[in-house]
Amino acid sequence: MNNINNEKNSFNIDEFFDDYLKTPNFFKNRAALDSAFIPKELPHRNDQIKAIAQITACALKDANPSNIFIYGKCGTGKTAVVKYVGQKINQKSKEVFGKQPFWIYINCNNISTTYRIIANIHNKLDPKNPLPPTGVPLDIIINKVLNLLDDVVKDSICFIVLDEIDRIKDKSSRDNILYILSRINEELHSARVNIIGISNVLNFKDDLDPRAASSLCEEEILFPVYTAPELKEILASRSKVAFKDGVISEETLSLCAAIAAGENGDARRALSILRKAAEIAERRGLDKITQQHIYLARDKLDKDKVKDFIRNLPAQQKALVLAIYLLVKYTSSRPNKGLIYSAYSELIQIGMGLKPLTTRRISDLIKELELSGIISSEVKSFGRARGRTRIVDLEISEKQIRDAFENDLYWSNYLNYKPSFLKRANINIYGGVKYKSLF
DNA sequence: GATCCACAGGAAATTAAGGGTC
DNA sequence: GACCCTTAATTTCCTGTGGATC
Repeated sequence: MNNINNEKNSFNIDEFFDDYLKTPNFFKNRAALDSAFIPKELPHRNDQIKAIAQITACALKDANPSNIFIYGKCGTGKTAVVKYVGQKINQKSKEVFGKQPFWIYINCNNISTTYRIIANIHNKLDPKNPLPPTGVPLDIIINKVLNLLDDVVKDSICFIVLDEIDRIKDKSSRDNILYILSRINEELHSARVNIIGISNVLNFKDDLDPRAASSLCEEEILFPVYTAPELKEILASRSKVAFKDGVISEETLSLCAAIAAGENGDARRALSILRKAAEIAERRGLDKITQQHIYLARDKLDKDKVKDFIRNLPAQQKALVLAIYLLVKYTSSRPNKGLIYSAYSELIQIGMGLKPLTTRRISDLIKELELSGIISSEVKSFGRARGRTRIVDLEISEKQIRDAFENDLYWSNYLNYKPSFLKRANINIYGGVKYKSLF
């Protein structure tokens, strides 16, 4: 009997696909909602397109353009505009001269050390002979790249776009790579190199070595955040390409734009919400995207993001998140770093039998959690008796944390664990009469 | 005003792992 | 196989700091 029931309840993939094919298809071009899609029009970026075009145009006359530093918050169209102008320059150059400039696009979020950036340039110029991820002295690969540029790029220009340049690991690597690239033209015989740096951090330039800053920032272009009406126009323009007529109303687009504008004016976020809303409507077999789908999409994106983030953390960081959760749960207060470290140490030793990381490292991990939006924190001083410490607050609900740890092999058993020191007297989280350091 | 706590956080060093060269 | 190179993660060392308390 059970077998029959199981059989009835089991998922029939063939039926599912048949049913799916019967649902209305309201997409014309699904890829148009992807953040990597480069549309034919980029609304509200005329000034920036004009500025980059004016600077890079001299490449068409065999001159070397100034290096460009582009900055602005996430989702303000920086990468899209650079790629758009790149496409146009290539078209024009091919039309007139029958050849086109080289474009090497590197995302420093993934490729974030001096060696890796130079090796990546090498591999784009000579994909048949890729360099290994480590092991070759830097000066050797720089010489290889110089030879390749003169051989492959020859009498043309090579634009090297360093996207998310602020994500290069440390200050010395940032200064080093910019110094090497800015001097590269002095070593080249026929080819020329132009650098376009893109940063999400507005004051990135302030952290650079003055020599690196002056060579990178010969021209600077700011990308302001989009307003709600601007976001709406962007969404409308993409919707025309992505959807068939009548799939989405003006009001629904306005809501989606208003949500993204209210958060941080991020066009990428607005497109993600729209894409997710479209997927929800599609799975329900509907032929229209409604405002309810936009709200559902926003909530689902937020929940999934947090859950995936915590689930994919390494064991040490999971123990840290759990330590903060347990302290908040059992004290209803904002724990300080000292207590967090004590709870974390106890968990990592009891739960996994591992040696705890040092307090210095935990300070960095707390900051990383803060950057991801899981927690917020502030440094507060409590005077001579209780010193200066970082106070931490959870930015997500306790339920979201429980959900994320639910199926965790190790940590699901510790969701109700009370750190032993909380059972002792005279331990106050902060602002209490007595404070006692625990490590 | 000086003192002191409990760190914060920068910089350099260390360790382990992966890879190349001779 | 010895040696050299790189990366990433972490540790060690150090100076600086806010503000209640002395």
